[in-house]
Amino acid sequence: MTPFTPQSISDNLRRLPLFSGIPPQELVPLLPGVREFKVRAHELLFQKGDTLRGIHMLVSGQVKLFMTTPQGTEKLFTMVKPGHAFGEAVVFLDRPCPVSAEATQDSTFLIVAKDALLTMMDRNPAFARQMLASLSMRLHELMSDMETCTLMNSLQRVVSYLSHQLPESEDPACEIRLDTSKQMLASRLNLAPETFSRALHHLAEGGVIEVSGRTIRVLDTQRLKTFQA
Amino acid sequence: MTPFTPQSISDNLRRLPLFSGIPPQELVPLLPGVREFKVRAHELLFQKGDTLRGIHMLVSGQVKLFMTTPQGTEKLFTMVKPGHAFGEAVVFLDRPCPVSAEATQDSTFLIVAKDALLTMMDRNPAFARQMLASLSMRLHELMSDMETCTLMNSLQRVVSYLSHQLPESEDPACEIRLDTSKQMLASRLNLAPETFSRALHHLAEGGVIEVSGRTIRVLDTQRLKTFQA
DNA sequence: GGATTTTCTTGATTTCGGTCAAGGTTTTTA
DNA sequence: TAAAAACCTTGACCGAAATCAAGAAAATCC
Repeated sequence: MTPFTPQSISDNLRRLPLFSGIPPQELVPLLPGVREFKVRAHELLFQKGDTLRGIHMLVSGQVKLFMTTPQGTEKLFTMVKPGHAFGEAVVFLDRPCPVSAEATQDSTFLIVAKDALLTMMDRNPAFARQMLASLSMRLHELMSDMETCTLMNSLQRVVSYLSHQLPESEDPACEIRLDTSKQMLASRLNLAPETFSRALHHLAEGGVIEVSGRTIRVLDTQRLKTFQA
Repeated sequence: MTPFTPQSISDNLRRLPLFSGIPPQELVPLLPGVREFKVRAHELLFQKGDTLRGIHMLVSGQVKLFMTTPQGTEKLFTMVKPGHAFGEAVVFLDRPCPVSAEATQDSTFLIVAKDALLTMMDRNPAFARQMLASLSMRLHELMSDMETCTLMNSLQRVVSYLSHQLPESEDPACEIRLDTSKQMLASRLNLAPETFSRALHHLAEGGVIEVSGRTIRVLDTQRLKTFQA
């Protein structure tokens, strides 16, 4: 994990949704508290139990947040996409981190130091609101995941996941490109890889989707959403 | 659900953890945006899908947050205790509420209007931090629940729940008073009531606890935490 | 305080999804 | 581009927990 020259930092910061609403000159006092890092795929950013220096913002690449079970297997929580923050909740609570983070692709990310962040919030109420909104969003996503994992059976979970990946368009057919391996997706949906595979097979047999590698062609979005047994 | 005269509101507000760090005079501008309500047990405060006017703060009583499954059964998310807020995330996102709320006892709660809250945050950075911390806390609890529900089997879930209910003291033995019916607890732990009952029975047979109604006597906290099979 | 309803327990049975095993495919690496 | 590794699929089997059923205990209501 290698820190970087501060040159590009300002640019990267400005492009992140969390900071995009803030006038550039107001970001200046934040800069001394920001570090840029580059990591290779499979590098660990931090581990469950670590204390984080600040919030992390993914600029490019992909990072997975996961827990390790007592039996040594991994349970995936989230795939972080570029532009998104992670580790916010930890920073505001001064608690050890509940998850581990590992790059799944070569990635660039920023760490915004806790102090810098707090001063920024004090000076800039709009930014504080933005932080709140971001955390709230996270909370909603988690609720939704909780709902999926506890209220639905395996097939419904897969259908639910696919439905959420559909683009906004009204098109009855479209293509979804899975952004991770199927075993990771399975873990995220709290399924054994075998079960995930069988669910996709089942949907394909039902004529709702076509699977080829990581590309899933949805033939009828309406039927997908209401698919039973 | 009956709104109340503004007399007691100020007192109640001051007693809540979220506002306790704020000097009383700074709470004054907030007051016009606060309403007090009283509800009877079994009354519904709001439903999944509703838009909330502001954050809710429970002053006294007990409120459950739950979802209704497609099959018509209820899945309990949280039991809100006096002093705690709910509905924060919804307010900061302007989204329909993902859960329903129902009083399980006669209760008093406050609604702090969104606008009042935002102005308060703008004027008072310390309060903004407090909100952030509160939301972060919620996020951590949810993560922890997620962990319990997805990584543990039925017995471990019950053990985990009981362990979290233990008082801080070093006493090897102590008593836990369940704050809801066992079927609700089962729902919260994502178990069938029968399975929950059997888990308690199992622990009792193992000599770790004694159950009598809603009172659970833990005989050896250390053994409880490490209880297997 | 007895009747009625709700909640809890216990046993028998079923089922969904996990595990194990083996073969096929794709990707990585040298 | 061949070899190795990782990933995915499919079938057979198993097991944890849900469901079904029925009775016991507790709470609620006239």
